[in-house]
Amino acid sequence: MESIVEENGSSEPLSGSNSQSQQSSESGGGNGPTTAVLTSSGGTNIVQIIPTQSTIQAQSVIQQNQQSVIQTATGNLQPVTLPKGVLLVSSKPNSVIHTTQGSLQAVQIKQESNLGGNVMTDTNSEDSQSDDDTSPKKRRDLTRRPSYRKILNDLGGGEIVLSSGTLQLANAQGEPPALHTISGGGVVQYTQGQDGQIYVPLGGNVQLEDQSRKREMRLLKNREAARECRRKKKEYIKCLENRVAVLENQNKALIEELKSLKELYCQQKSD
DNA sequence: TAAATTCCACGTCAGGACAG
DNA sequence: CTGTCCTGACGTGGAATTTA
Repeated sequence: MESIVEENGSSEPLSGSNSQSQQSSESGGGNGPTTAVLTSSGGTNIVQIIPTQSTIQAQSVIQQNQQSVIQTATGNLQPVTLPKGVLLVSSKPNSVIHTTQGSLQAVQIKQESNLGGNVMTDTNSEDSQSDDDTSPKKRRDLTRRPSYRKILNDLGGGEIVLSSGTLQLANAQGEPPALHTISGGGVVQYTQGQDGQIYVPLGGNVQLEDQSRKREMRLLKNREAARECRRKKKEYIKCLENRVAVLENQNKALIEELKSLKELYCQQKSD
């Protein structure tokens, strides 16, 4: 299991609405204390700390399986106060805060139980996915059936018009086809009464309406789910990019530290 | 400036994961 | 087993950018 804490001073708030913890992070409105977001899924926790009280330029990475580091971009580290009940990350107790000036400070890592369980894609699964290009999932492209949109377009679909003996989907110029108008296809048999009314066989009609409603609901939910999924994915990518930046900074700082230690050593040796 | 290209967000489908 | 959720893949349209 891997945990990441990310702090950034960027004014860009976390977009989106699915995660309650994220909403709590936004509720500071720029004047509250530093707030944090913990998201977890599978083996991964990703935390974004949004400094809303002062402009802390800090980025952090806390990883369970190794010594964790909090490193500021500017080199000076302000204590980060985490509001009660908001954070925290698992569980490596003896993590350190590392600044680019080389000072180290112990940091206590706690775990809050009621924060997990929302969002963030498991990095392991994503990694394995990218490694898994050869899987049979790659893919049903050629057998994939055409979308309803395409089918309807092929049918000339859009709005309902009457033609002899059928209700047919016709093309509405410039408008998206009404996919849900009639479920399951573009043609419905009907009869015309003496009063001029259109009668569709009752059983079929009810069934069609029910199917149509269910399909509409399913599509609506899936639409929202897809939107949410994209939002999370973007957020996750942003997290990874931040992490790269943090690790690069760390690397740079450690190289500098090594360099100065070497110099010190050579100096003492020559004395 | 119009055409071509790239980028981005969206809706939909399919299939896996998971809970009940 | 069934229903629901999540997410990769695909196709599409519109905005932004580049090119001739």
